[in-house]
Amino acid sequence: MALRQSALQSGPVKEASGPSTSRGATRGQVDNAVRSGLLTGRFIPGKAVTIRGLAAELGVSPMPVREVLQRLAAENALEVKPNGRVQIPDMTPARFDEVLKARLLLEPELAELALPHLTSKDAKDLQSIDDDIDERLTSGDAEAYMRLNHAFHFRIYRASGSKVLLPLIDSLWLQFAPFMRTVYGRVGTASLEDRHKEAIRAIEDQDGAALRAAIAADIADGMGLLGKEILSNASGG
Amino acid sequence: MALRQSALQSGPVKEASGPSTSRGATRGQVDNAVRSGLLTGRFIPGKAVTIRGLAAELGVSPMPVREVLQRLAAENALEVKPNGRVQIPDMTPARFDEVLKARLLLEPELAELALPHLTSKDAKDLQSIDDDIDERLTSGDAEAYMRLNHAFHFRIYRASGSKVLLPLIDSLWLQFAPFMRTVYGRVGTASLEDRHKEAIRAIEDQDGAALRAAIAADIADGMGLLGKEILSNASGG
DNA sequence: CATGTCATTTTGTGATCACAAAATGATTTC
DNA sequence: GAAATCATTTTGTGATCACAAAATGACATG
Repeated sequence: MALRQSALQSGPVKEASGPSTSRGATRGQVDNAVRSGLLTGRFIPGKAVTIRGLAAELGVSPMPVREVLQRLAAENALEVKPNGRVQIPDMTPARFDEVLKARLLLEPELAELALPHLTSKDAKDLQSIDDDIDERLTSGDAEAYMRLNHAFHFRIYRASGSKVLLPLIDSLWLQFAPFMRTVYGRVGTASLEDRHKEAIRAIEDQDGAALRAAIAADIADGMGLLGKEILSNASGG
Repeated sequence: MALRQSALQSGPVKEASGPSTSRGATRGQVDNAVRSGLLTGRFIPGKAVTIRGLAAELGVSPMPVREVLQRLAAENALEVKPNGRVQIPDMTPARFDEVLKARLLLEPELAELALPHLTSKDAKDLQSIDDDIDERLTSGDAEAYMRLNHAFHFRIYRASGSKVLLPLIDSLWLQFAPFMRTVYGRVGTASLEDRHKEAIRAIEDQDGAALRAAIAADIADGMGLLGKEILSNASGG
C-alpha cells in the first residue's frame, strides 16, 4: 500500500448522484483525490502506486486512474519507472536544490503579479488561514498544516489569474510536498516558523518589494528545515 | 484535421520490429510524435485534436493516444475544454507575457547551471547546429528552423542534468511553439536574428554572466518578434 | 432567407479483456 | 543454510465495447 494512513476515500467516488454529472467527472475526482493526497503528504516517497490498487480504493475502474497517473507523471509529481511502475519520486540533494531555486525564482514573482488583485478581504482571509496554521503547528497536525500552508500560498498566487507561472509552481509543490511530509514526521512541526504575517502586512500595504521579500524568506525558511534533513539521510528509506 | 501539412507519420507506428520492444513503447512513440509535432509547429493553435483521429493517423489504438493527450494537457501544451475536446491553446497577450517572463527567469539560470558541464566538443556541436540554422533561415524553412533552434537551446540545457528546471522549460516551449510557427508563417524567418554565436563564445570562455546575457538576449529578441505580431492580431484565427 | 428543430454522426469516457513483463514466493539445489 | 530456479500472482499496456454528450448537417418553419 502506498498510503500513509487510511484510504484516500471511504467509498466509491460516484454513487448517489443520479445520472452522474459533467464530462470527465470521474477523472476529475480521481485527480483531485491523488493531488490533494500528494500535497498533504499522504503518499510516501519511494512507494509504488498501482493502478488497480488506487482504482479499487477510489471505487472506480482503472481507466481514469491511468490517465490521472500519466497526468501527474507529466508534472513530475510521480515517476514512471522503465518497467512501467509508478512511484512517488525520492528526494535527492540535487533535486532539492533545483526545487528551491525554482521556487525562489517563480513564487516571489507571481506573488508580486498577484498583488494588485489582492484586496483587503483577501488579506483578512489570509489572516484567518494563518491563524489556523498557528493552531495546527502547536498541535502538531502535520497534514492539516500542509493543507493550510498550501492554501495560504495559493490563495495569493491564484489571485494573479496566471495561466503559465501558476501551473509551474503547482508542479513544484507536488514535487516537494511528499518529502516535506516525511521530514515533519521525523522532526515535528513545532519548530516551524513562517513569514506569513509579513506577507499579509505587505498585501495590506500593497508593497510589492515587501511581498517579494516575505515570500522569498518564507520559502527559504521552510525549505531550510528540509535541506538540513536531506543531508543527514542519504537515501532516506 | 488538426495538422498543418501531411500526417505526423506515414504508416503504423510499430510494424516490422518483431515482438515489439520495452514497456510502454507505443505510448512513447505517440508521445514523441505529438511532442515534436508541437515543437515544430505542425499543430495549429485553436484547432481541435481528436483521439480517434490521431490514433488512426499513427496507426495505433486510441488508448495510448488518450494517455499522451492527458500528459501534454498537464504540461499546458494542450487544453482540455469543459466538453472534453482537446485543442492547441490559443495565444493571448497575457499568456505571452507570462511565457516570456518565465523563460527569462528560468532559461538563463539553467544555462548557467549547465555551463560547467559544457565541453569544447559541445561548443563545436552547437556551432554546427547554428550553421544549419543560418542556412534554414535564409531558405525560409520554418519547420526545420524551429527544430534546430530547439535543439540548440536544449543541447545546452540538457547538459545541466536538471530534473526540475528542465521539465518546466520544456513545458514553456511546448506552449509557445505552435504560436511561433503561425507567426513565421506570416512574416517569414528572414528577419530573424539570434544570439547563438554569443552563447557559443560564452561557453568556450566558460563565462557564466556572458552566457546568461546571451540566452536572455536571444529570448528577448526571438519573443520580441512574436510579441509585435500578437498585438496586431487580437484573436488570430 | 434566416432561424429553430431534430436526426445523424462524431467524440470522449469509463469499463472490461487478453496478453506479456515483472514481481513474488515457494521450492529445489549446492 | 544460502542461493538459484521455477511456478504463481500481480501489474501495466493496448485494444475493444457501450454509452452519453456534443457537434454536425438536413430539414422544417417563420
